[in-house]
Amino acid sequence: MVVDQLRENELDRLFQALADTTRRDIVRRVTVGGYSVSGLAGLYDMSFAAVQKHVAVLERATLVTKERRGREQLVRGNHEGLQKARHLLDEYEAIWQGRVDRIADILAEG
Amino acid sequence: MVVDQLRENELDRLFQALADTTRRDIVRRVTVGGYSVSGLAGLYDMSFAAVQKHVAVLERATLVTKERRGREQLVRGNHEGLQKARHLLDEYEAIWQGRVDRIADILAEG
DNA sequence: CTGATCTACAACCATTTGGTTGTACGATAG
DNA sequence: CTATCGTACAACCAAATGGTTGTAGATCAG
Repeated sequence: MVVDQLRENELDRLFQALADTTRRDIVRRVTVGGYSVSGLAGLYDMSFAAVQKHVAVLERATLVTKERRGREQLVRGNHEGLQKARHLLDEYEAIWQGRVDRIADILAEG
Repeated sequence: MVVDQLRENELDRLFQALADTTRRDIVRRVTVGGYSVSGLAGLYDMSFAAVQKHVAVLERATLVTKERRGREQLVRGNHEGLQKARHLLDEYEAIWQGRVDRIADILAEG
């Protein structure tokens, strides 16, 4: 149960990170190809610092990774984070379908 | 593009609603079987009003529906809301897989 | 070396969130 | 009818969010 708490906090961060239009857009873009933080900042009608914060939120949620590239910071999508969120929704779907055995499978995969 | 804004706000509400451990727990429970609001309130270490607010957030996000049942209010899971969230993550997964044609399919389903 | 660029981060602000208590009201049990 | 139960909602509060400006440190181009 103590371990679960960590997972719950992780899910809190994941879904919260996805609960913002700008951040979802960033996730889409950096999944297709890498962007520097300033490259991303140029796309939105807000300050560099604001975009920087959004990237930080996504990074904490493991939806994105940053990698130093000279004086730039390359932002790329992180598949693992997305999968965790998908996993939860799959679990809910299984519950909805009443497939208790399928739930057990999913939890075993976890 | 104007229409998209509505969809984005809807997704904001959906993911934000999922970004709370208590609310995710409520979703699980009411998907398996119906609960009254006070029935739910009994499960958590917080006030009735707090649980009532959580249910309201879930209802606004279309993850849950309420139905008057005498003097109680029956809360039940709403499959449609979950599917919308799943749909987005499927789209992201498709992007990640680089399956542009699959993305087109998913957007067409939308 | 110098200047421009990219990033980091602090401080601040308005709004939202997640919780509380308290009040009021409709429906039901006795 | 009356008391109780389930709900709704307002008012309040602390903390988090999403934005801003400003300052400062690296790194690169010339």
